[in-house]
Amino acid sequence: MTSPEPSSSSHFIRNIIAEDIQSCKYDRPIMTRFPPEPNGYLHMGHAKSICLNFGIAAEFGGVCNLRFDDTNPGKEDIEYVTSIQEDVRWLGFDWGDRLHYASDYFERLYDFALQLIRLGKAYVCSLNADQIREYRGALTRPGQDSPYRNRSVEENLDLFARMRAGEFPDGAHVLRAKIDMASPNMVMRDPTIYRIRHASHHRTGDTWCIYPMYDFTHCLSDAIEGITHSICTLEFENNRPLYDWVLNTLAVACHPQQIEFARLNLTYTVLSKRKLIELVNKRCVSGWDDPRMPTISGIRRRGYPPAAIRNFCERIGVAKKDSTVDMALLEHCVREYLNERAPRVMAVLHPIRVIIDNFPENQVELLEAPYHPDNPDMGSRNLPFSRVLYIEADDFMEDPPKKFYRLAPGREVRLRYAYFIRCESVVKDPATGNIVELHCTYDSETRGGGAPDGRKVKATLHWVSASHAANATIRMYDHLFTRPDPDGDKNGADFTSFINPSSLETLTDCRIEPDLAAASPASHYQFERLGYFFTDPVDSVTGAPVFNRTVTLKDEWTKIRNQK
RNA sequence: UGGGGCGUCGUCAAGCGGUAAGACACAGGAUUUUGGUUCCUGGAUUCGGAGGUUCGAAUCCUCCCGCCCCAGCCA
Repeated sequence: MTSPEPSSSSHFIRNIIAEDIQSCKYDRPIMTRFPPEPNGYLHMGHAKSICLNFGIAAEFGGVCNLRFDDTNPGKEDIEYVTSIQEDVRWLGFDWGDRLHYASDYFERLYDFALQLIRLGKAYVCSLNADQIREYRGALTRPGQDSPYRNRSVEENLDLFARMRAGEFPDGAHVLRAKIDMASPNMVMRDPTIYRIRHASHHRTGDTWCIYPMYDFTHCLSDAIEGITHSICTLEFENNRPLYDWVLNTLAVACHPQQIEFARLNLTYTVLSKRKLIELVNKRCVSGWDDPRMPTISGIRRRGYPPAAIRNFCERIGVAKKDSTVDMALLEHCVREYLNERAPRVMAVLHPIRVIIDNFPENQVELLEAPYHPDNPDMGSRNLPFSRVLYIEADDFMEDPPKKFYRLAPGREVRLRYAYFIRCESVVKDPATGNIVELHCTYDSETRGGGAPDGRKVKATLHWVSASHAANATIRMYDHLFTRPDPDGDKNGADFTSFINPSSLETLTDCRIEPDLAAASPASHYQFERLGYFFTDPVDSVTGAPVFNRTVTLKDEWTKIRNQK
């Protein structure tokens, strides 16, 4: 299933790049990069960045690199580098042979650090972490120079070499850029650029015991790769002067332009690695790929198509204003995509037995039902119709309110692609008072669902033949949180206290039309009148299908019922 | 109280001195064998506020207000 990409609208980053191309600022194609740290799974916020970086490069005839910003061995893991590649690929993007790791540049980065020292622009500082913080001053108070700030180049060179050689324990020294301890920008107060970490790195093993910091690594990695536009999120705006300082001081040939945009926030969920990892660790969800998670692996398992995600990312735009996008827009994009291509089938979630009294016992009729009402090319299947059926419990009311126009005693409705039926009587369990079954009669003249006499009926119900239906497990997913802003509580309540207790309801006694028992994993369906469902790629097996509700259909009736 | 950003419909978001696009959401209505889809229609006299410049301001100037980011040897 491929979908035409939406036409793009203008946003400031697109404008900047268009102007740069217009003015021939570069003598080569533009190059962007998506630079995740492999310390967690990718989520919708990353999807925005991925679509932006890969999308805009492709749009202007350039390329986008995938680069792992793996400079902190303590937090990173190979599991994440694997999942990240899978997720980016699934979203539909290709980095070709441009898969990079900041760790591949460690040797060059070390040389750059040496250069900085020789330039007198970096020094080994032997203050401990607490002391460095004290010396840094505060927002409204300038910092003080480190007593080690004026070590000689020779001493710095010697110390730094010994740091690399492993002569010192963690924390004994750091390498700092010598900039300005009185800068109003905290980032510029002699930032640490190397620290000692006797830790095994997932790629370089024990080769290194000193690791470069983000501010030093990122700009140089960009420069090494020849990035033209280094797009990142707003919180790095304060770091841009440092980005530029490093590249200018080292006089590297390539000096990419850093551009910041606002990160994505979505209602009814959280989008921060820290919070997502907390949900996983506290077992609030089944894992990173729980279909309720806003992770790429979660929405993939939920059944959100990659093209719908791309469309969403285009529609939300790119700007510098902090914003929270309505989850309804994401859901709209998913429905819009699936509406066109998901085959329609019938499934009864909460079955209630219906006996067609005037339908011959043991008789089975095959009724043709198209897979898509607006697209005959999708074909059709034959549905068995017999004397005993199941319909949705919600579709019958013994004492219906005025706006309810489904089945009720004495009322006639249509069974989709089958017959008109009329409810003649209701059988209840004398002990509990619960409805056991409905007795109905059908009109044989209405075969296929049309009435030759032009008689109208107000509702069309989905149904399934009791003896032919298969069983299925269906997972009804809803928003993970009950509040649109789970982490914006005024009283400071933890976001986990707003987890929606009904975010997952597992139905194990659902009846589905016969062919659906053999549904292959990872396929999309629309269960008529209910929503879009996706065969779970992990748990669904032929003969015992498991469906995940991807998203509901828009539902006028629920709206009416809820407002009364 | 320092520095850096940002404030246009309920939510995103165009607009860049010539008289407020679009999308989602919402509300009506039409068509409909999914209360689905599709299709019309409705909505910011106004752009955080107040002044000013101008024939003309969301767009320029001034002041004010609000929100976000920065004091990791995280990214």
